[in-house]
Amino acid sequence: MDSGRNSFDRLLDVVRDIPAGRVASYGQVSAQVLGTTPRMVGFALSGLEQGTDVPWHRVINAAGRISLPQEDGAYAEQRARLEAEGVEFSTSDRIDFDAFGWL
DNA sequence: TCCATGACCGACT
DNA sequence: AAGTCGGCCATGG
Repeated sequence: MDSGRNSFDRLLDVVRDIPAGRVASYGQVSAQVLGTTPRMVGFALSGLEQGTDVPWHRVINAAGRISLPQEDGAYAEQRARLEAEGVEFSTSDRIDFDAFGWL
């Protein structure tokens, strides 16, 4: 039974399915799991611990921007990981979904 | 047990 | 073209 597998965990599974070099928005991820919302995705990722196997850095907001304050250290880490996978940022720090979007 | 908040999104003005 | 408002589920005090 999947009682141990909440929507919370299913969302993380979807994130795990995002291939390297691609990105998905919170909305795209939540759309893969019925009964979940973009807000839940953000809440799920915020609860992750360091060293998790979930590629949380491949999840960005619908505007194609990293959904974290630039002053936060996690922002730089997320951006560095994405660039390491070949994802490019525009001059306005935006990612083009048409080129790097997963779905 | 109830209330408030959260790494958001879409529609409307 | 940009800013505002409500809604969705799970967690913590």
